[in-house]
Amino acid sequence: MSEPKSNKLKARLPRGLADRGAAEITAQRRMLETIRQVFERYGFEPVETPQIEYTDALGKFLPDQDRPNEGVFSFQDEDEQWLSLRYDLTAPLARYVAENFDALPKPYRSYRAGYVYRNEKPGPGRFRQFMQFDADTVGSASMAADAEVCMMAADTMEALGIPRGSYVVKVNNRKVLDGVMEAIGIGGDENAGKRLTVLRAIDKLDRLGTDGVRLLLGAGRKDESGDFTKGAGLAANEIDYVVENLQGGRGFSFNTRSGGVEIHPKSVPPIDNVFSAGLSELDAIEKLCRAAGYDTDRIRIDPSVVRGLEYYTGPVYEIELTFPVEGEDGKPVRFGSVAGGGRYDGLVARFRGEPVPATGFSIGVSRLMAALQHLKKLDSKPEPGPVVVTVFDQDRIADYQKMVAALRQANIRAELYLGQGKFGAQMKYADKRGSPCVVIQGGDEKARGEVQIKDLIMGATLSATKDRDEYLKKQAEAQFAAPEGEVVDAVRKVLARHGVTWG
RNA sequence: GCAGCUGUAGCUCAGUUGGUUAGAGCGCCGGUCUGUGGAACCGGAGGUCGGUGGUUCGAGCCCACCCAGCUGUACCA
Repeated sequence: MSEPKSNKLKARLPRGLADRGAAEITAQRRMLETIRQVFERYGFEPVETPQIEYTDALGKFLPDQDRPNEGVFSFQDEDEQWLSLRYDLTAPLARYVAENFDALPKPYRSYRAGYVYRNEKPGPGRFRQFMQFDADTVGSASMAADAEVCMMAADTMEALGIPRGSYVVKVNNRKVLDGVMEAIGIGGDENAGKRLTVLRAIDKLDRLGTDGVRLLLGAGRKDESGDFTKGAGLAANEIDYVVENLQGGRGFSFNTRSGGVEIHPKSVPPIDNVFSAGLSELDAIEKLCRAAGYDTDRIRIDPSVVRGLEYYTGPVYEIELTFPVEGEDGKPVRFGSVAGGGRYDGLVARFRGEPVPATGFSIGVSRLMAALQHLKKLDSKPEPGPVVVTVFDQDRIADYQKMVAALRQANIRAELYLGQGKFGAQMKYADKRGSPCVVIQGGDEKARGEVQIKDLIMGATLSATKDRDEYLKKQAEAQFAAPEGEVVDAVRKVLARHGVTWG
């Protein structure tokens, strides 16, 4: 039996991946069902695509080299074509729409949930396999599609039990950011790298504050561990311009009370066309949201939202929880956004050569669940366990099995004790399973044509009782005899007593 | 990738200035209770002290390297 320890295989879970037990599966199922109902109400229909796609369909080939991006799990097919585990649900949807374009109604409105995979460093709320729930409208360039996505995101958060004010849908527009960068003279292909650095810096506003962002826009920044990050190298006046635009201060300002974006072109560098196009899109989204009764406590324009550095072409959204999430040590845990999305007018076009406008968003179900777990706001009560029919005499197993069958036929979750344990062990088993009650029939009961029903839920309330006699007396109340033929009714009585239901 | 911190039982940790057979709580298994879980008491199993090498009469403790984890940072459609 005892192998040398060094030869024993160690059971271990790869990092960034998680097992899920009954309670979490139940909780996730509830979340998915809630989200599904909201999305259906908005008119979206389900569609499912596989977890594996050709890497080029995901747009995950590295530009110069003939191999996939490191962030995606990839492998080669027999014909040496690269395949990858999907990285999100948007690119596969674009492939699906392009492949089935003629058959689909346009605009095509669909939703889907599934696991996606990222080969990145895991952290709190960051997994290498996680579930997303997406909804997209393909074939509509209307800002109403974008506004609707924001409203649906807000509705979904509230349906999931996150109260108004505890989340916010933040909206920005890539064209605004592009315009700002063009205005300080870093437009054009030759500055693509610099623009990326600027966008990354802006993306860190919530984490580092304006001072940190200023450093990253300029010479660079050293973090608390002493590591240095090279900055974008902008001049002081350029940094001012970018930062002020983040606050809506110079190029334009936001007046949320008027229900629109007020543009104040007071900047020295002129506002260009891209910039003003972005602003009017923001303005349109805001007006639509306000008209539908969604105010700034739910949907808010925030010029610091960057998101999706590559494929987003216009409006971008991000849903954040607005309260701090604390770890078990009391320190704040940084979770990042729990949902996000935007307009990606170019994604389907890659397959079709004609422009196909599209917009959508994605809920990070796993991350949201992890955040709710940290907040202990997740209803993670496991389903009640089965009624356990205990085994007293091994030679009467057929009798016990018959009782189990009768309970199952009555739609009661039930099982025969299949282990080796003695009676005490069987009780422990039932307790651990969360069984509402057990059925007992020993020789005495059999002789009287009875069974004993022991109510474990009621029994559990007796644990405070210290005195042993008192304890035994109360224990007797939680256990009662019933005629052999009325097992089902007797069990039903206990279930009704505690409102136990399954499924 | 870079930096800092941390690795002792399944989990959370203690372990004195280096000194015999490395501890606790929780959990697990068993018993008290030949037919009753959750309480109580008693007992048991479970460790190459992350790994390798070094210093030393002697290393869980000191040194070097390696590995893993955590945090930050970078990267991350």
